[in-house]
Formats: sequence, C-alpha cells, structure tokens
Amino acid sequence: MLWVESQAMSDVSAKRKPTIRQIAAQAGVSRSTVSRVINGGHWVSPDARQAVEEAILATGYTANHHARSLATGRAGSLAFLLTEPQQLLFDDPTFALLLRGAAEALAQRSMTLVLLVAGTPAERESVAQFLSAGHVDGVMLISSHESDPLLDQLIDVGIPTVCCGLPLGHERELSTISVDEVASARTMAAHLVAQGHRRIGMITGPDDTPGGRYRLVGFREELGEQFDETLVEVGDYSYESGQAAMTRLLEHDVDAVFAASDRMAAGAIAAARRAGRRVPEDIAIAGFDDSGLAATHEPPITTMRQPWDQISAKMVAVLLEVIAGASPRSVILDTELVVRESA
Amino acid sequence: MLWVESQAMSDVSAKRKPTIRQIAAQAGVSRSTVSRVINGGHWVSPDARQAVEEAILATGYTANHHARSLATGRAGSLAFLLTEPQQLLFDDPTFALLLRGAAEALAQRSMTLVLLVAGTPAERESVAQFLSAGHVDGVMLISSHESDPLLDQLIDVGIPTVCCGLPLGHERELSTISVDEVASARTMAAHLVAQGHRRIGMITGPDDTPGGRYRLVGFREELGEQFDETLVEVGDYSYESGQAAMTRLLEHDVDAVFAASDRMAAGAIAAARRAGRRVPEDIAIAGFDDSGLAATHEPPITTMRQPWDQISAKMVAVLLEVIAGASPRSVILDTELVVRESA
DNA sequence: TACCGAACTGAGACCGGTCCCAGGTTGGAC
DNA sequence: GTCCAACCTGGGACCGGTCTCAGTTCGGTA
Repeated sequence: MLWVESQAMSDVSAKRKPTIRQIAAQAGVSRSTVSRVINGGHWVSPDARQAVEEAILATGYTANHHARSLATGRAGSLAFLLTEPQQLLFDDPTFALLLRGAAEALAQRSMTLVLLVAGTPAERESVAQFLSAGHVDGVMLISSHESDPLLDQLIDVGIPTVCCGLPLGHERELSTISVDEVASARTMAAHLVAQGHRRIGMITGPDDTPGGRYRLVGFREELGEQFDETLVEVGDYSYESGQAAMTRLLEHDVDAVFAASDRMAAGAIAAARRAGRRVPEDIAIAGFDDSGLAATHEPPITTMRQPWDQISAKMVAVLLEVIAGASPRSVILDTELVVRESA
Repeated sequence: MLWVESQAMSDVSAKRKPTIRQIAAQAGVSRSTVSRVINGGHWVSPDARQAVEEAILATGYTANHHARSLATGRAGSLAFLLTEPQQLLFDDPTFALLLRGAAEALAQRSMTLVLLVAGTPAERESVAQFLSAGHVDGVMLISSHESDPLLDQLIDVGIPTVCCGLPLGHERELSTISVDEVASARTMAAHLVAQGHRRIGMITGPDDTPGGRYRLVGFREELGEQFDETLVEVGDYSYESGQAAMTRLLEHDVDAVFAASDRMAAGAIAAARRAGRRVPEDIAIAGFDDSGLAATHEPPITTMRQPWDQISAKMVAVLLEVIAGASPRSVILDTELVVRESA
C-alpha cells in the first residue's frame, strides 16, 4: 500500500518537468552555477559547465519562462499589434507576410510573438491596459494612420515601439521601418513615362497614411510639368476603391495609371476591362507592394516590390535594440521595380 | 543631496507597478483577501471587498501575469500553430480570418494568442520543445494534412489540442472543429445540376486533406450516375493549381466546374477565359470557402461559405473546455451556399 | 451553556527562476 | 611571506502572485 503510493508519487515526479534545483543536484553544483551556465556560462569552471550541460541533456530540462520573467522583469515576448478599424488589414495579404517574418525572427531568438488586435474602442482599451501591464517587452505597431490615438497611448506608456511605415509626426519618439516612398514612386512614374505614356493618372491611398501621401509626392516630382491634378484619385488600398477610382479616371482619357497598392491596381484593371479597354494595350496599370496577388493576377501586375522579409526582420532587430536601451531610430529600405505585363 | 536621492527613489517607486501587497496595505487587509477578491470574491465580506476594489481602482492595479502563471501553473495563453510547409497558408486569406477570430475570442477572456510557425524541420523541433515546456495551455492547430508528424508529437506531449478541419485518423485523441464537407459538396453539386449542367467537373484538394477527400465524396454521391471519374482533377488549393487543372478539364468539354477552394476557382476562371470561354455563360465555375476573394472577384464567385467566425470561436471554446478537464470532442458546423455570378 | 458549522481572515510556504554578495582558491607581483 | 586580483562557488533574498490551513467570529441548535 505504502509502496504503491510512493510508486505513484515517483511516477508523478518523473513526469513533472525538471527544475533548476534538480539539475543542480544531479550535476552536483548549486542552482546559481546552473543558472550561470544557462545564461552564457561566464565564471564557470569547465568541469562544472560540463556536468551541468550533461544533466540538462539527460533530463531535457527547459527553463520556465514565467519564473524567469518574474525574476528578470523581462517578458520574453513582443506584441504584433494590429489597429485597423475594419478588417482591412486582414484582407491585405501584405500583413501576413509581415506577421510570418516577425514570428520567424522571434522564434530564432527564442522569444514569442503575441498577436494583439485593437479594432474596436473596447479592444483598444484592453490592449492599452495589457501593454501598460508590462506583459510584453515591446510592440510592433502595424498601422500607418497618423491619427491613430494608440500612438499617443504607446508613447505615454513608454513601451518600446517600432512602427511599420512612417508614423507621421512622431519620428522622434518612435522607431520606424519604412521604404523610400518618394523614390519608389518616382521610379514607377519614370518607368511609365519611359514606356511612352503621356496622360498618366494615379490612384493614391488616404492622405493620412505615408503610402498615400509620399507616393503621390514622388509621382508629382517625377512627372514635373506633365503632372495633372485632375488625374489623381484617392482610394483606401482596397480592390473596390481601385475599381471606383478607375471608373472616374476613365472619364479623363488616361493612358496609364499608377495605383498605390496591388489590390487597387487589380480593381482598376477590372474597371478598365469592364469599360472595354485592354490592359496593357489601351491602358497600362501598375501597382505597389508586390504582394503575391501581383504575380498571379491576370495579367500579371507590374509593381514596386516592398522587401517584406527585410522589413519584418528589421522591425524585430530595431525593437530589440530599443528594448536593450538604444534610442529610437528609423530605417529606410529600398524597393525594386518589377516589370510584368500590366504596364 | 540625501533629499534629492530619496526624492528620486520615491519617484521611481511611484512609477513602479503596484503589487498585491500594496493593494492589501492600502485596503487594510491581507494579500490573501486581495487575491480572493480578484479571483471571484468568494468568502470575502462586503466591507473588505469594497475596500479592495477601491484600492485597485485608485492605483490602477493589474495582476502580474508571469507571477500568476508561476503560482498556478497555467500559462494564460493559447498557441495558434501554423504547420504548412510552404507559405501556402499565408497566401490563403482564410487563415487570417481564423487568426483574427481566435485573437478576439481570447482577448475577451483576457488570455493571449501566441503565434507559432512550424514550417521547416528546425522550426518544428523548436516548436515542439516550446510546447512541451508548457509555455502555453493549449494549441490550435491549423493544418489538415493527415501526414503531419506534429500531430503525433502533440499527442505525445499530451497538450490539449484542437484542430481546424478533420485530423484524419486521430478523431479519438484530439478535438476538432470542422464543417460538414460531404453535405457541403452535395449542396454545391445539386446547385450546379439544378442550373442544368450535365458535364460537371471537379477540382479537388490533396487527398490527404479532409477538404480534398470529403468534398469529392459528396460531389460523387450527389452526381450518382452522372459522375465521371475523368472529370476530376487534383489541385493544392492555390490559384496556379486551379489554372492548371482547368486547362486539363477544358479538353474534356465540361460545362461546369466545382473547385474545392475560391482561389482554385479564380485560377480556373482565368484559364477558361484564356481559352476563350465565357464564365458563366459557357462554363459555370464555383468555389469553396467564401474567403473574401470570392465576393470581389470579377465575376463574383458562387461558393460555399465556411462560418469562419464560428469556427474560430468554437476552436477557442472547445480548447478551453479540454484544458479545464473535459474530454476531446468534435464539432461540425454548417456551411451555406452563396450564389453569385460565376455559377 | 456547550457545541458546531459556516463565513471570513491572515500567516507562511511555495511556484522556479535570477542576482547580489560574501567567501574560498589560486597564481602572480611586490 | 603578504597582498591582491581574478576566477569560481553557493546561500539567501527576492520577483508577485496562489493556496493551504489554522484561527477567529458569530449565529443557531441540542
């Protein structure tokens, strides 16, 4: 009876995860030494280190994240924060690329990615509370509307933050990873001009987003005298808004259109065809992002490629720097013109 | 000098997050009582409860997740685990819908969503280790390939798991949330028949996925005598595979095609058009999922709607039940025929 | 009046780590 | 021979909660 009980108990303890004390006992050293080995191993004798490493290997020991976080004050995780009111960002294939890249970059550092959605006001509130509670070490903010109230909250809370895209008006306080919007737009505009197009229209994004504002700036700069204010329409990056904008542009007899997103370009192509125009024969239509959609679209869309993998990798890298104490900094990455069939 | 120092120190402590002990002191009770109030408040006198609640409100106290997890052994978080080898799932808009739904469902319960990607073998290894370390309470597995070795690992580790789609061969050990594939496929097949189509082809998914296997079963059942083995092509749910499959089907003179995903349907439509066929006039093409793509496609795609919001909500609900001690169970949800223009 | 159980409270151990610090060796410089 | 620095080690406090359990109060019952 007694034997059965102790048998059962030893089964339980065998199944239970080993703690640092068990490793210490097995290796014949103190907890402190085990801890040192785990964290870099400075000031540990070769003998002790080896004994500890063998014990760890033998037991399959893994440190308890929660205990470590409690003791160190570091969470060991970063938040991936989505703030678009609608599910705009979820329709957007680009977000998935960023998410995947960020998750992988974190996994490599044995940190975790916590997904936070702050769409509704209620959600924003609970997210703000979550963040100020210190449950994560830093935030990757995926939103570029400058009016975003969450930006101020993040600055208030003082939590290390990196934004994707330019957070207009907050360049000093927050780190940002972005592409050179102006130069990218100039490149595409130059391409369209070089193709011999004269009446080139543009479908921009909202003016309170960097992509909406600066791609237009670059477009205007490059066209110079040729620039025609009446050939500019505003969209919201969605397929539908691209369709609507194109429908309006068709009344102005354009021979080329530069859309600020691939999805708007796809919508524009659909609208152009519905109006009986061929793409690219009658109208050339180019996009922006190279979001996967562009390559498989019919016809394949000429676009500016955003370096999504670099963007996500840099977001993580810069954010970790800031967490480690560095000052906020901004990184600007290059885009690449990808010529396909639509323009 | 001394004053300056103590001033600085008090500033620091003022900024520091309040702990349960400070709340206890402020409310004039013990830590235990505060803890009781936080966790439901049983066996607490009204006076004590009120004092504690006021102190919490006044200080903006929030419990430290890590400390709580350490003490309770519960992590307070669930993993959203992606296992597709390629970035297939990231191209797939449906995954984003699930992710969003799950994140929201968890936020409502003040739990967090940890994103895990297990694509490469190295990633799978570290994910397995992460999970067996008990860093999360449960796993939402997003993958439906029955050959997935991770399934066995999850069962080995014994971590509560819920799968999205039928994990073929593991119905007893794991919970699953799925739709009635067979009935859904029958509904769509019946619709195509009712529209007067005679030579109806199908583009299925891989045979080791429930969507690939059972949608074909339903399709065959419904067509009965009309079913023609030569009109079945296999795709991998992607746009390109839909294009390729359709190109082959066109040689067999089909007048309707049922694709097992909207993306394959879109690819099929493109291929049909390239071959000079009009959709739906010459060939009707239907999809599956209603993934957002379907509604905005040109023409809008007739499809079977999967109840994404219900699926994600059920995944979370069932998983929490299992974590709480319930036995694994399977939930089957209904789909809905959405008739648009393509079929 | 003695007893009992229910309602309520607080002390202390505990979860599994990290980190500060005091102490012990060892080797080299003076 | 002494002193000191560099290297290595272990004990104990601590991070911020939860939880068990013993103790107190109080109303009701035999």
